[in-house]
Amino acid sequence: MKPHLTSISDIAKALGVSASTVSRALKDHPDISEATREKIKAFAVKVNYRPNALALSLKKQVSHTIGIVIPEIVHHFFSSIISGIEDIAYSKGYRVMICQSNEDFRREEMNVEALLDHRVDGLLVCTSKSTEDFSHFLSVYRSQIPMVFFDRVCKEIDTDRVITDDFNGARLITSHLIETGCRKILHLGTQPRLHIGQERLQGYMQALKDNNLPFVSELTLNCDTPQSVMEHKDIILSMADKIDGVFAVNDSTAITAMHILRENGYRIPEDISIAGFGDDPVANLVFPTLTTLEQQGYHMGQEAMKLLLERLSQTDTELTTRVKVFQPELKKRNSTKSIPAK
Amino acid sequence: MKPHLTSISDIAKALGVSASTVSRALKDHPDISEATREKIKAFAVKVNYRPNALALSLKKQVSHTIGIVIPEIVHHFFSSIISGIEDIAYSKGYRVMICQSNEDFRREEMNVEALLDHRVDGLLVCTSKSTEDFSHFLSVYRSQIPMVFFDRVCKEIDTDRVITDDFNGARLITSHLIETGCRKILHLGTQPRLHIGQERLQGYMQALKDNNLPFVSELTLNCDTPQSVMEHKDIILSMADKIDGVFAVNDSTAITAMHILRENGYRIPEDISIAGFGDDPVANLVFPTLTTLEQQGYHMGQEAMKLLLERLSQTDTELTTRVKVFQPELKKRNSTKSIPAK
DNA sequence: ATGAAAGCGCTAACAG
DNA sequence: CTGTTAGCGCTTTCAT
Repeated sequence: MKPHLTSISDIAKALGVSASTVSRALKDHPDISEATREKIKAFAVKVNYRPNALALSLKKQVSHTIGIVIPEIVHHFFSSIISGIEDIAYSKGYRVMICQSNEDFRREEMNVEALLDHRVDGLLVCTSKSTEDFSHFLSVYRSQIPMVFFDRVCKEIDTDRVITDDFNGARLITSHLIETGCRKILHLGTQPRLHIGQERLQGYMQALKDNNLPFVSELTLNCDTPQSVMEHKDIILSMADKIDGVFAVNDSTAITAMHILRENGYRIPEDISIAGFGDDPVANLVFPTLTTLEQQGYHMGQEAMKLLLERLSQTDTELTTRVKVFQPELKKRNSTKSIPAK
Repeated sequence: MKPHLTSISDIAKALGVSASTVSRALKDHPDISEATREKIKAFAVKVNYRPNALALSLKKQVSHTIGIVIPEIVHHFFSSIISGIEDIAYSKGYRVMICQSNEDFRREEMNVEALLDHRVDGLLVCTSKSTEDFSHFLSVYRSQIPMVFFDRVCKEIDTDRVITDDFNGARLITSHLIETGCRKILHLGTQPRLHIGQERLQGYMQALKDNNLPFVSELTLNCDTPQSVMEHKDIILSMADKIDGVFAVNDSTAITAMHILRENGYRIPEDISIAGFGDDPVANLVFPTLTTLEQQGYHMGQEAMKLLLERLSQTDTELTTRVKVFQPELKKRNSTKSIPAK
């Protein structure tokens, strides 16, 4: 049984007027007489008339829909970004279509295609970890469809972007570890390819340098998920006696490392301090609570959407590329020691 | 600068053929000669032609898009449901539009409207906590648009639904607490209005009955979020000496309760055992790890989408209402004691 | 083997 | 103040 929703011409027929009269009456066009307007509106309410957004978009060549391409909504950082985007979008009458790439390049390509097929007015994207080829984004760019990158951006394309200052965040939290007495800090980082991971590694190295500590390459592991921590369990434990701190690129990795260390008799933070990145709500729920960096996902989402809205309202004037950098804030909790009084 | 994507008539013009020929060639209609077909296809690839999904939907009266209305994607249970839905949907060529109600009734109404405006072919919904009036869903039902409820359902409307056996889950885990020695179990539950919460409360009560333990109404608190636990902190601590177990309706509530008890010197599970519901990943990250019930969100999502697909492919035959009940599985971890050997 | 025309639901320029 | 018409992009009879 096909559902049939009432259309303007259904109303027109029922009331013995033309479709254009109905259309005008419904949007309070001044030409329509009070009487017919009321009659039409009343009838529309009665039959629960709802405009067909598809027809509208086709006609107006504007869908009032924006597409989001994001790795995985299960991560709090990403879902809070989405909330930020949505809140701004909704307040301006925009809908969002969310597509998850699941960190898969092929799926990301398909997402972009599907979104374009649906004629979204603009795109908000965070690239997948596995994306090295950016031609699908380049073709969006060439089609003149406004696009804003957030968090994991594509530097090869000249678009607006909203990012975290990963370098300074990492430098800040590594300095905190050093300041509280750590000298041999293990860094659990991402694959070298990921830009964000590189920035965090550089920030870590910079903090060592700032404090005249040597960079020991054995003290960095390519390990950025709980699963990966479990796979590196033996290696990490074999190093545990030689380290006094751990800085992980994200909270779930930090927490998993914390667990295997605790299970093996290491006291946190007395023996080993632990720091994460992102301030996932779980950071407050673990024992001991995790020192980390707050990343302001919600505000980043809002900002990304605002940038996109400006592009959308921009008719012809060229806007220069804007880059918004968010400074992460240190959340000192109990997995690191107190700062010693002078 | 308005983006202009290539249309069929652009191709037709460029190649000196009619739009219908292009349309047919692109979908391998047998009438079209090999030569023109190749020519058209090659050109389409060259200009990166992509069909306009809006026009297609309008024409075919089918959008191949389904709408999801869900409280909040930040919760792991909900985002895993979405993943389940998406994986089935994508494999069948459907797109999804996700709308968050943020547990707000008004927003939920707007979500449903927006989805209908976009002419989704069907709806997958989990109602918000604050929804008491179901007329927006009733009107969907009357419009004959297929709809499947999951997790938090609307019993007043006769539709397919996918649910957790909340009663038996609660009974199971409460029995586990009793079996491991608990006699005075505090239940942190939802507001009486929420059906799911009621079922869990009933399951808790049934387990007490099964074991000839009295139901003490003071031992149930309306408290189902971490924030609410903090608000009830004093009350909970004032009861702590008189209880030996806690069963919370969800994991984050259980964990927060666990923290305030631990902070105040209670040992978990030696003094007080704790159990949650849902098996959020965080259950494995806290100390001690949390005993809880696995809820299979991913599979519930898959199942809900499958039910919807059957409705969508159903042309006229009446299908009877189907209800799929998932049995939650006990995940015994370290926040409850071991089952004593006989 | 190809084209012309109508129509999905809606709007807007143009008539009257 | 209201109706007619054309067209957004596409498909699909019906002609030829």
